[in-house]
Order: sequence, then C-alpha cells, then structure tokens
Amino acid sequence: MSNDSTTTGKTTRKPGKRAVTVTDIARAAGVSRATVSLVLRGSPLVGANTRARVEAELRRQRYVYNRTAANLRRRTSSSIALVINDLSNPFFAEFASGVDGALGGKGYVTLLGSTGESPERQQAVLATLMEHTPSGFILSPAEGSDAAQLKQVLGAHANVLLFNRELPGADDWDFLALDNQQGAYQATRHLIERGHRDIAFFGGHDQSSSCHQRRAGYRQALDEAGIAPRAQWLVESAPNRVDAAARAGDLFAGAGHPSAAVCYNDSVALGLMLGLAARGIHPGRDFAVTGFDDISEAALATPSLTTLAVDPRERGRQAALLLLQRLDAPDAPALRTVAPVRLCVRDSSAAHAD
Amino acid sequence: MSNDSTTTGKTTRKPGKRAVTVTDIARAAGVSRATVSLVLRGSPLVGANTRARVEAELRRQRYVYNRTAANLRRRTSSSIALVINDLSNPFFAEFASGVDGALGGKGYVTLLGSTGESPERQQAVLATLMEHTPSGFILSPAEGSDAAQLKQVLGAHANVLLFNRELPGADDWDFLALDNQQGAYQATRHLIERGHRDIAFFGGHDQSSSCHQRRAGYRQALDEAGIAPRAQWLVESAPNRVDAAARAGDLFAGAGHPSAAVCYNDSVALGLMLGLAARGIHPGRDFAVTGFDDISEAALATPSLTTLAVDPRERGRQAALLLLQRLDAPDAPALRTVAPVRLCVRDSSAAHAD
DNA sequence: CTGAAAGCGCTTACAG
DNA sequence: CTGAAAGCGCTTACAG
Repeated sequence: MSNDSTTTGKTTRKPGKRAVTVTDIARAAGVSRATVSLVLRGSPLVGANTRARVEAELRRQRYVYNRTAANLRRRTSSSIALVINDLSNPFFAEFASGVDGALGGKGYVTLLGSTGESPERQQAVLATLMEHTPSGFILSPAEGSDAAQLKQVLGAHANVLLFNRELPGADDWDFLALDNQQGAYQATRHLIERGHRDIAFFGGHDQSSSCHQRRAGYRQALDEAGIAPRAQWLVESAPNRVDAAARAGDLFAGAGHPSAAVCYNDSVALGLMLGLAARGIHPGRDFAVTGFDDISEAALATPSLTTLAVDPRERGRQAALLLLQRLDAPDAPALRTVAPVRLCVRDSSAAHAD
Repeated sequence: MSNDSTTTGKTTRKPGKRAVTVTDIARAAGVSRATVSLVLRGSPLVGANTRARVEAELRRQRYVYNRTAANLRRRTSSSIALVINDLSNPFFAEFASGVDGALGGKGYVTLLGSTGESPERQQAVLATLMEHTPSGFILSPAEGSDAAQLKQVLGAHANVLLFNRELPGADDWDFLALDNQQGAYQATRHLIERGHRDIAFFGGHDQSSSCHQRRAGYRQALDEAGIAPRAQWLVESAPNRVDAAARAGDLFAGAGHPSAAVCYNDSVALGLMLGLAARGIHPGRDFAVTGFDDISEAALATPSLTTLAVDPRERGRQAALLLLQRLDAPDAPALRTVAPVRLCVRDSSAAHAD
C-alpha cells in the first residue's frame, strides 16, 4: 500500500517544458479556466464565438487534455485493468487483443498486468493496479488463486469479471466461462457417430475446473450412447505436449485398447499424436483424436487436428462488454456467462472404428 | 484532444463508498496529512512512534494509495504506454509479455494499446494514451506509419522507443531492431555449407525494411561464397502461409531450379513447404528450407523448420530497459540497438544439394 | 453565457 | 520531528 521507493518508477517531466494547461489556454483566449473546461467537455453553455476562440487556442498551443487530472476531480476513472495469467499463450494474447479493442472503442484505456501463473505475483500486480484506480478488472486468474486473497487486495466491492477459470468463493463476481462440457460432448458425439465406442479421455488434471467439465461432457455423450466409461481410459497428464506424448502408452496398458481419444486440449492432442506415431499408430488413420482450443498449430499439424474453436478474440470483446455492463449496474446480481464453442472437424478424427 | 462524451467511458465511483484518503488516516491517527504522506513515502523524518501509529491505521482502514493523485501533484508518471501493431501475433504477444514483466519489476504500469496494423487507429490510440500522461512509449509501428504524424500526436519531445520496424524520419527516437541481415546471412551460410549453390530468397515484400535487410544478408552470404544471385529466384509474397504456398511454383518457372530457399519468415517457409509437397517435392529431403522467427509451429512442423530464433520475450525486456534508460537521460542522443538472432538447425534444411 | 471559488487526493517547501 | 498552507490540472456548483 505504501510507496516503496526502491521498486517504484517515477519520471519527472522534463523541467522547463511544462505541459500546456487550461490556465494557459484561458489566459491566451481571454476567458476563465471554467469556460475552457466547458469547451473541452463540449458543453452547449458556451457561445459559438467564445468556443471558436478557445478551440483555436487549443490547437495553436497543441493542448493535450490531462485525463488523469480530470478523473481525479470528477472522481471517475477511464481505465480497466486486464490481468492475464499467461500472455505468451496465444489464446490469452488473442483474448487480450479482443478486450483492448472493445475497451478502446468505448473510451477506456487498458492497464495490463501479467502474472505468469503465479498467485504471489498476481497479488502484487493487482495491488499496483489498484493504485491506478481502474474502474474494474478483467481477470484470468493464475492457477492456485485464492478468492479470499483476491478480495483482500481488490476490495469486496470491486467490479471484477473473472474469465476462464472457476474460482470457488468468488461467485459474487461476474464470470465468463467457455462451454467446456458442451464442447467435450460434441467431440465425443462426433467420435461415436464415426462408429467409435472405445473412447478415452486423455490429458489434463482432474482438479482443474475445465478438465472436470470436459470430462463431464465426455461422460454425458457416452451415457447417452449407452457406452459404459472405463476408468483406465481416463488418463491424466500435464496440459502440455511433452507430458502428453510421454503418457500415450497409458492408453494401451490394460486389456482392450481404445480406438479414439477426446483430449483435454490441443497441446495434449498434439503430444498424444506424437506418442502414437512413436508406437507405430497413425493418428487419423488407425486412431481418432480430438483436441480443444483450436490453437494455430491445430490446422497445420499432420494430420490436421479436429478440435473445438473458442474464438478467444471474441471472448475478449465479450468480457469487455460484460464488465462495462457491470459498471453501469454495480448492484445487479453476479452474472455467469457461458460462451459457446464450435467443433472443427479435420483429419485427426477421420479414423473409423474397426 | 477534447473529451468527446460519446466515445469516452467514465465510471463514477459508487456513491457513499468513497475511498479512504490520507485525510481519514490523519484524523484517526491524530496527525497531519503531511505526516501520513511522509510515512507513505517512507521518509526518515517521522518518529518511530508516530510511524507505527499511522501504519496501524493504514492497515485498519485498508488504505489504498492513490498513485494518480500523487503523480499529479509531483508532476510525475508511473506508466508506460505499449503500443502493438498486432497483439494476436504470438511474436508480439511474447514481446508484450516481456515488456510488462520488466516494467512491473521497476514499478511501472503498462498502458496497452493495439492498433491492428492501422495507422489511423494508431493515431487515435496514441492520442488517447497521451491523455494519461505516460512517461514514455514503446511502439511497434503499424505498417504504413508516418513519422511526422506520430510526432504530431506524441510531441517531438516524447520518450519513444521504436521496435522492430524502421521508420524513416524518426531517427531521433530510440530504436530496437532485430539483426535481420545477420540472421539471413547465417541461414544462407548454413545452406551453402550443406553444399547448396542454387539458393532462392522466398517471400516478403521488398519495400518492407525487414525484408530488405534479410535480402541483404542473403546476398552478402552468396557474394562471399562467390555465387551470383539470380533475379528470378527473388520471389515476393505476402508474409503469410497462404500466399507463400500459392507462389511456390514461381521458383520453378525459369530454366534451372534452386535446391534451397531462405524464406522471409516462418509463415512463408511453412507455406512454401506445403506448396513444395503439393508438387511432389519433399522439403527437408529434396529441397532445403529455412525460416525466420521461430514461431511455435516451427519446431512442430513436418519436417521441423530450421529458422532464426529472435526471443521476443527477451526483446520485450530489453525494450523496457532501454526506454527506462532514456527516461533517465532524456537528452542523450538516440540509440539504435540491434538484437542478435540465433540459428536453430532442424530437419527442413537437411536436404543436401545433388 | 461567463467567472470566482472550492476541491479531487496527494506532496512539498517552509515554519516551528 | 510535526503541522499549516499552497498547489498539481482539472471540474462543478453557484452567482451574476
């Protein structure tokens, strides 16, 4: 909360070159500062004549509006904090791009914070951002975030939109989720329609909410088709390519092999395909695979990966609009929005059951 | 410059719930606001006793420092604007992540702006950001940016670090470049060492500065090896996969075929590989290919792509530090920094000349 | 239609 | 070591 001078950057404006202010304009135009302010804010109270004189002076002196000063006086804010767990992940980068585009269009500026999946860094980043008095927060929480700690730093009353990750104890904040269950359901249905009945769910950590939901969608599709799930075909892995490749063998450990796998996400699916290839199994021909996310590699992989597109840029736009809506109605009940996902059928799921 | 109320978001703080201020703390602790301020700023002038009392009160009331107010009074700023031409490009997303990480560590907050490669949007975004009085700008200019226009909106005196793209007329601003020429030189040398002499330069638009520089590196390596460049083996394309794939045939239009190609970037290289495969030519076996950037697909592609890694996250860190350096020495001459790139040899360049 | 005055939340000489 | 006063650049009732 206090200003620790060892870690706080501060830059003094170049001395002698003070910015032009309303006072300068007022003096030069022969009016009061109040009148200049009214002109700036487009008030109809100012006479056309006076207005023209002031506007000419604003241009002449290249006046730049100091919105931070105005915000202070008006007790308003024109910024939104966007806090992202991993900006180097293209999914979140696209999301951020969508958020910023939408906010910019509404006159808000985006304060960026990246947490690198560290709850500690996240606390620090949020504390810093708070000092800049944003109107609200769009937060894709770092893994292992604690709702109580977040509320401690943000204040219980803050305008917060959570994205992507379920956060127990934070259900008084708005939440924008992907339809994980429906997505996995679609993928599983798709495989069933191709004749598969021995279908694994591969990858992810079950304690993560998204994995949990995707597994639920998978189970639902099996249920509907009257297929009994097999516990040994629920394989966990870290949500990345390397670990997924290493665990491909787990699918073939017991008696009876699956002929298809619904994967937790694209990275896992790509890893599984590598692992399959290493065992002489051709994904897309001998074995059907689906992913989740539609990362850019998905369409390029060999075979190209059937997956679920989540349109992260559009999600960003949506998140921005939801938060702005919240700002207009701070006391409305918390909103839970589930964004649809879209099945993209490609070659990796072309294998038929034999 | 003026506050156009139709496009400007403004959020009033929830009425009744005004934030705790130094005045509240001062009153409760029985000291003056000045003393509270001194405590906040860690001044040694305050007695241990008084300090403890004030600090207790700060905690009790959950005081949040209002840095924007402090910045106004001190005539300082603790924000840096980061303006990116295309945030959905993983290269720039990684860059942004590096910038934000480094700035955060130095107590600055990042104001994000994305321009979507539109010079018009760029002007608007910069104008908005200016109103928030950032200490400086890190700008990856949109294609077709005009230095004079940028100076108009930023003011000639602004602290600006340009990244990635040469901008004629802006050489009084700092510039962080990639070593395009050296990179292409390395790639070309690598192919020559594998026995190739018939090497094309494929893709990109020659008018872009990066393409120009990469071609220069390519030419330099040919020169040194005593190989005469052939005009028909300089093939232009849009810097993306689709157009590159479509133009693959151009390499084989004339008499005599190249056995290798140095590509403008990875997307182009991946496109070329697709185009080659479509003609029955196996990249990596029948034909050697190199890219530039080391995007995440590069290592995954079949064959994996030999390319030049530019480490965008580290470039971001570097850009942040360079800008902070500039803030400390506003009158130092403009700095031109060229960041090294690193050759990553993979399978796509394994083909030997026959 | 325009101006004088007060004030947003903070900091900084200046007294004491 | 602490406090009273002025002021950063803006806006907003309130007079006139």
